[in-house]
Amino acid sequence: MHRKVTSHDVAQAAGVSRATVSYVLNGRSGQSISETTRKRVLSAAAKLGYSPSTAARTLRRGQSDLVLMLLPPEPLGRALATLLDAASDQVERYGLRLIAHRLPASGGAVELVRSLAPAALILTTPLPDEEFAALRSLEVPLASLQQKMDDPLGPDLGIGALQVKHLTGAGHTRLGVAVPCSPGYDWRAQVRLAAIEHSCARLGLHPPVVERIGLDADDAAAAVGRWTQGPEPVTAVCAFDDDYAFALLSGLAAHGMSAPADLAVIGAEDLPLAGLAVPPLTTVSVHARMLGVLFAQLAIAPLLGAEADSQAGGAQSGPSGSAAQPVPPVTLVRRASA
Amino acid sequence: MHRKVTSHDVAQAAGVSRATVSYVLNGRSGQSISETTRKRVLSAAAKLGYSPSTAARTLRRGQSDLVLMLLPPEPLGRALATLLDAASDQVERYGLRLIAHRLPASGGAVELVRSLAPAALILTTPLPDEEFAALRSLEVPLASLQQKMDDPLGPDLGIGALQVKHLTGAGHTRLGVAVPCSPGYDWRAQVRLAAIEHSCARLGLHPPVVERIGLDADDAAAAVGRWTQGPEPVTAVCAFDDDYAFALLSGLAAHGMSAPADLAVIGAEDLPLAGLAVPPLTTVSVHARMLGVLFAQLAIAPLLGAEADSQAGGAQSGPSGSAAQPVPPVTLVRRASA
DNA sequence: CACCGTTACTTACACGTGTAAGTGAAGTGT
DNA sequence: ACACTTCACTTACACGTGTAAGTAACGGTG
Repeated sequence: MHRKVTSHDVAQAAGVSRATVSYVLNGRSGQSISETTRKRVLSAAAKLGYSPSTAARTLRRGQSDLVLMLLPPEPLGRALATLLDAASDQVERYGLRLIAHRLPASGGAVELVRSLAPAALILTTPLPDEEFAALRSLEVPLASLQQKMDDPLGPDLGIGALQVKHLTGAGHTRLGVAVPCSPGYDWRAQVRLAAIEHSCARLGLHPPVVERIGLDADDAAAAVGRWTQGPEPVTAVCAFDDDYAFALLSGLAAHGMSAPADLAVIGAEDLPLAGLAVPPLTTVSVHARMLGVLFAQLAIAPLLGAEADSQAGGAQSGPSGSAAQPVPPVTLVRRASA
Repeated sequence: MHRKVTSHDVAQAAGVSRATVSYVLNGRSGQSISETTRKRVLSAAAKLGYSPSTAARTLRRGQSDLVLMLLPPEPLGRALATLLDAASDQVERYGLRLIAHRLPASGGAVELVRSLAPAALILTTPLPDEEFAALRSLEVPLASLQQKMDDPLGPDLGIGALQVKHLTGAGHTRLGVAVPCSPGYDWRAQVRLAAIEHSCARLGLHPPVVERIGLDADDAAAAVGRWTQGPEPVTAVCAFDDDYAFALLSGLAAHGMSAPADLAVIGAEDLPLAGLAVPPLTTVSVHARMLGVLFAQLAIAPLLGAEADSQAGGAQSGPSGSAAQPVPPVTLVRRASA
């Protein structure tokens, strides 16, 4: 079997020089190539099954045609999986390829990016400030979720804010938060919790009562017990996730209680199952598909119109600077549980 | 800012030749390098923040240090997400990097692999036979889920088989199957369905009654109606997924029925929520983490011991040939719904 | 002193590609 | 008939790396 098919082989088969092959296959304008040889080269390439070496091309051009998506060091939830899917679609629409890499906890992100030389970068997880700065200095187009507390666009922050807004709007003043006890989700729990505490503080509420639980009814029931007993009981809970909201509903049932009468429960992610819960789960939906497209767009925009505002470079999460926010990345789904 | 730091820069900074730098950094045995220059090179590299260009290295060595994981053209479910996570861990343990790429429906897999030149390949989705053959001919170490009907190791096939086995073991003879109606999951539904039909045929049962449903109670209720009415009603259903099993439970409730009395329901994937359903969901658990490790191991094994059996090359799903199967990739989780 | 082996490097080439610069040959204008 | 442009290519270099082959110095034998 032919070990490798190079452009040299194609050139030889077509009876032309290697440069001609390159010109034909890259459709370089400004070069004149007769129609007959063009056809000849094209058919030779097809017959040999030639595909150019990414390595060599990257080496030559200093930049690959890959868009690198950096994932948090945890199993992907539905939201991120959908985001990946959508971003993949969008990126391919422009002839680029999206590859995903789970960021190791050790954090060699900069090294990876420098050595892979991707055309653009999509960052779906916050990074330590210094590492983020190092990434930006590589001057790779970047769309990131590096979330600041005053940035209303980070989905994780938006979720927390929306949860609190809905619950307080319904009259609740003592809030609880259920976050996973399993490590791996800790940074995300941290962000979510920070957003919720921020919102509570802004509204002059008491800080939320945090419970760390596993995904089972016993844990949830115990947490429910701690929330609802005591002199000033919690009356509503923000769950980390629809999964955890489900667990809380089970926990309530174990006490003979139910939502929202005894304890309002609001989830996050709007799983397909959310509507099937009893009671149907009020939750915050993440427009993961839209976010994926948006991120991809932001990341590759500088590649398309290099004349536009290449100095703007990396875009922070969302069309920063544009006053009118067209579509929010998260929305409330009002059902029955809160 | 330094646009690129090459080994040439490091060499210059350390006052040695570029080759020496390469020898030092790659720890090439058989070359003698004095301790003093070694230190000097190392510190120079660290000071300049040098990291070698993957492109150049790949070009030179003819093979990159990336392990490519090809994903099906659909949003990742929990099982695949976990598998990705586990495989990523395992691969990094050997100094390699795992990157994932969603396979486009158009199917340029071969081209991608040839141009990326990955060190190994993990295929989590079946491919058309011709494309699979083309992939194998590239002689890249490969761990695949290319499932044949007589291969008991493919998780999707194993799930179907186990579902049928459990239900028939409980005395059911008329089986139903619930698969997604949304496209995107169609190939997987196809595989799952094939496994179930195969099992039924082997046991001499009537072919299963297939219903395509969406993830809502109405669809599920309608399907439940069609299954349970008629002269020879279905008494047990294999769901595509725990999600769909949940939907079926809701559909049953809409009829005032419940599992397993009126209709036994068995799921797949063993979501964390499965135990929280009413009744708790009997399901088939996929050991995604273990599969991820196994796949990674299979894929990179030929890279480690090149002397062992490099001719064996691509491994089919599972340690093919080894008689004793140590751990099955799927197991039954017996709860209450079936 | 000639010979050889070891140490500590350096020089030189190859990997496959993109593209600027060069080269004949043919055509066009004056 | 000569310059000058256009066409249709080809030659040559650069990208950054790994590594085989070469080399100079040095120390120890015979």
